[in-house]
Formats: sequence, C-alpha cells, structure tokens
Amino acid sequence: MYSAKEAAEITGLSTATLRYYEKEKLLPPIARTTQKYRQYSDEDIEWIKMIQCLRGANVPIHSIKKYVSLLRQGSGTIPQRYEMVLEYKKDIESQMSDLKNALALTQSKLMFYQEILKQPCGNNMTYLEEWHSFKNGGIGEK
Amino acid sequence: MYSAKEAAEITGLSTATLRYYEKEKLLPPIARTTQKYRQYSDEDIEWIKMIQCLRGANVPIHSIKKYVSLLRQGSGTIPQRYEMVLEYKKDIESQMSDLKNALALTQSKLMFYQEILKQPCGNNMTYLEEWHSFKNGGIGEK
DNA sequence: TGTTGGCTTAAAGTGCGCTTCATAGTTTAT
DNA sequence: ATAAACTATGAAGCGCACTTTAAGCCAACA
Repeated sequence: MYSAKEAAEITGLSTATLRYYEKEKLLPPIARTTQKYRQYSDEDIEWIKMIQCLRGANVPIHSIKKYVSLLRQGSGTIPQRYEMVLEYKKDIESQMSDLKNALALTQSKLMFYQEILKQPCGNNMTYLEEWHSFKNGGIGEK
Repeated sequence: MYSAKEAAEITGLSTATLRYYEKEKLLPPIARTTQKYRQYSDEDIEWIKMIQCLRGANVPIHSIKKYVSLLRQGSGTIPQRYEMVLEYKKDIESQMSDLKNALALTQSKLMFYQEILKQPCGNNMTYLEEWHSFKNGGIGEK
C-alpha cells in the first residue's frame, strides 16, 4: 500500500492529478486509512498506469471514464468496449500518421540546416528558398 | 489567389483559425484586395500546410511563432532554428513512443475481446481478469 | 503546547487553442 | 434598390485537463 505521495512518485503524476482522476471516476474509490488518508494498492497503481497509457495517446478523460464505467459493468459490455477500443486504435493510427509527416519535416529541415552550416562561406538563404527546399525534400502524401 | 473561404476549404481550417494564426503571427500578413479582404496566395497556402504539419505534432502555437519569427530574420538564425527543430524531433519521437504503447494496449484488448466474443457460452470475466490479461499481453517496456 | 508536515476537501484559477458573438462594411444577384 | 452572401474586427466565451488555493484535520516531535 502506498501513500498519496508515494503513488505520485511511482506514477510520475501529481497527488492532485490522482485525486482528480479519482473524482472523475477514472479510478475506483481508493481505500483509506483511519477513514481519511488514501492508500493506493499495487492494483491501483497498475490501473493508473493503464490510464497514463491511454492519456499518452490523448484519449480524453470523458472517454476513459466511459470505458472504465463499462468495464465495471461486467462482460456484457464487451461489444461496446470493443467498439471503443477500435476507435482508439483508429485515432492512434491517425495521430501516428500526423507524427510521421512532422518527423519527415523535421528531418528534412535538419538536413537542410546541416548542409548550410557546413558551408564555410556566409550565405543569403531566404525564407522562400528554405521553404522550397522543404517542399522538395518531400513529405510523402498520406 | 484565394478568398478566405477558399483558403479554408483548401486547408480544412476555419476562416477564424486562419485569422487567428495570422494574428498570432504564424502567418505573414496576408495580402488584401481593396485594402480590406484577404487574398491568400499559393505560397500562403503552402505555409499554412507547414503550420498544420507542425500542429499535427502538437507543436505549441507560441513555439511555431518563435520559429517563424527566426525564419523571417534570415539565415543568421539557423543555429537557433536547428536547435528548435531538434527539440521538435525529440518530442515527436517521444510522442510516437507513447502512441506505440497505447497501440499495443488497444491491440491486446482487441484480441482479448475477440477471443471472448468467439466463445459460444456466456462468461464471467471480471475487471481483474481482464486487466491481468492486458498486463500479460505485454506492452514492451521503453 | 504548539508547530510542523502530510493529508483532506470543495472551489476557484490557469493556459491553451481555438470558436463564437456583436457589429458593421462590401460585393453580387435579382 | 434591396436582399443575400461574404468579409472584417475586437472581445468574449468555451472545453479540456489539470493546478492552485483556502481552510482545516490528524499524528508526531521539540
């Protein structure tokens, strides 16, 4: 069992955030000592990590809340959960695609800057030239 | 040259967002007809697309603003821009790693749900069993 | 005994990235 | 000439995900 502070250290979230997640019902009600202080179990910690995993993929709080609520209602909600997770997956793949594009942009820019910095002489690259260099460096479509 | 509405249609952003970006100086001042209505050039459109690319990787407005400002100041700012883009790249890679973890989670869950739905008999899978199934389904560390 | 430190709560505040609103001028079509 | 459609502006508003604040409880220590 872990105190609020310990749970925060383990997960890397703040105690305030952990309370917030509990209030929003992303977490089950956390056990208390002396009917007052929270005591996070190992299972709670694992649960928090799953939430962090979803949040890391920008799944909204309200959606996680709904998912968790279905989970608690038992196996009858599996079809609904299946649909939700399918949506999560699609969304994650879409985000990945966006990130790949942006990564290609950064790589193109870095190569461009390296080329320029390599040259001993001063240069007068303009806004336009740089931009075109990016365009032709090419980010793949789709 | 494109009207506000056309530019919005082409880019998929709203005219309000385009105005907002211009106000925040992510875009250069857009040319006007009759000293009043905006006329977006092809170059403006390309510029907007680059901003969309960065925003798609969650680069904050204020950071893009700074980057664009350096860009306009000419090639003397290339070392600073290089550093910025390097940070973007690192951040994008970190986001990708988070997305990969979440993707693994969704895939694990989908497989789990498929297995269950495949079974003809009713079942009484609990919250705990499902969770453990995820843990053991295994998201790779790091 | 009092004061320090960790914990509690509800409620208000914050920062971001837009979006909407209120108001008004312009252009095009009928 | 008038209506419909489009555009402009500044300012206010919004949804999200927290974060901070204020007030207070409880246990241990000097």
